[in-house]
Amino acid sequence: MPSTPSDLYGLIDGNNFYVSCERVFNPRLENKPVVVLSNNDGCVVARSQEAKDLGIKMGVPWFQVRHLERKGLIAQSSNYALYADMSARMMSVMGQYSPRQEVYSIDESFLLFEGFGSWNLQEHLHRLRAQVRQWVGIPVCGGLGSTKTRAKLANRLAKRELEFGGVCHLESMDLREQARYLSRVEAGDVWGVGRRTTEKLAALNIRTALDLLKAPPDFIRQRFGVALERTVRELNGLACFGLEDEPAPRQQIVASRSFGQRVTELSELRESVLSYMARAGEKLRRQNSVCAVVGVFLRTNAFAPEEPQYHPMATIPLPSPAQDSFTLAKAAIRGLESIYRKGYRYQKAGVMLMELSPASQGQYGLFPEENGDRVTLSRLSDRINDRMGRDTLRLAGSLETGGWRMRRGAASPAYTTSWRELPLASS
DNA sequence: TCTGGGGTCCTAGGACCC
DNA sequence: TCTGGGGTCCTAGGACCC
Repeated sequence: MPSTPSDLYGLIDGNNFYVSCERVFNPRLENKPVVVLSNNDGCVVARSQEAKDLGIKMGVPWFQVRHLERKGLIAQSSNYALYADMSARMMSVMGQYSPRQEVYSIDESFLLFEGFGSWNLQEHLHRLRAQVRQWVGIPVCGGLGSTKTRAKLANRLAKRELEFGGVCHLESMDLREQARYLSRVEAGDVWGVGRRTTEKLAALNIRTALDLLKAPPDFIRQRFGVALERTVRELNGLACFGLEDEPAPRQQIVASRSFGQRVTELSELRESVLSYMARAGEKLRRQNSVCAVVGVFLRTNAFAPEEPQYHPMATIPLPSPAQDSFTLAKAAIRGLESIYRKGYRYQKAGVMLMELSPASQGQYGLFPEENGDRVTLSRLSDRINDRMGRDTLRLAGSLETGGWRMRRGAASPAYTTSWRELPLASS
């Protein structure tokens, strides 16, 4: 539900989150240009301020900036087990600062401040900031605004303009002051305005957040659609997006990876598909859904246009919605075998679980007791893997023999989630 | 040589129906 | 030959988010 006018949204997020997580356990990374790389050490997905200052852009392929190692650039492979755990700690501290929290992504939360009246929210967020820093070790910034879009904007200002000291309250400024700051933010930096829209807006001479705020909503709707119209209204203080405290279950679950090296053999593709399906099945059971359609896809390397290209997808409807890894894996393998062609160098494979519905509404098949055993076994396996570590139990066919596993050249240990990898303190 | 992964929503167009 | 109008559903593609 949209909030009443006096309600305020806060948006708090971690600065250079993945890099900050690495720095908590490896202080030698402080004050140095550091980047965190995507799977297979493919692209830059996080940058320290020093790395940004070197001109490294978000998302660039690592091989294009790798030469900067000579200038002191340090690269870490991504360590999602660590980031997810640090995120949970950070979110739980943030959640203590408002009764209403929406965890929006791995590194940011919206907080809704309803009925806080004359409470000094700016001070409030400064305290939050200090506490997250002290308890979790992650630097964060906060923005306050009358809508989510304005809170996002305020957060961006808090990051960029040093005079805010890490917290920016947009509604505490008079209109003239707001306009001054909004005219310094590019339209493309507004939440909901992507690359394509930025180009189209520029052609209409709408270049800054202030220009966009002043654009007539009807005109924007007609030229760009309802999504951008909402953004414009939100910029003007009309809340179009409410707080979503209760995350809706996913409508679709995807598990896919690029391979560490190109794959040509069906046997290796089978291993990879089984291992991705194990991941997808865990997610499905965690949200207690069942799946009616399984998808499998393959992809050759689109960056090598001289090679023959092939990117097929198979969708396999299940006889009745299922939740257990055995049924899902069988369908996926059948799909894989139907689309596999010899003679291609595959770069990536993936599975999709589609047409999900709550397990409680699931329809039972012809052999419910057999089905029930499989579900029980899958859930048991989830619990064991949860306790003993991922892949302690897995489907036999997913044992790896090939080189499809991803590369992670410089990964940090799972400091907080594995007893074997706890950091040691020496005096 | 080397280029991530996982989501959502909106829209346009076609098939189909009455 | 001439050939309405409106609704639904599905799909593919585009755009956006992190």
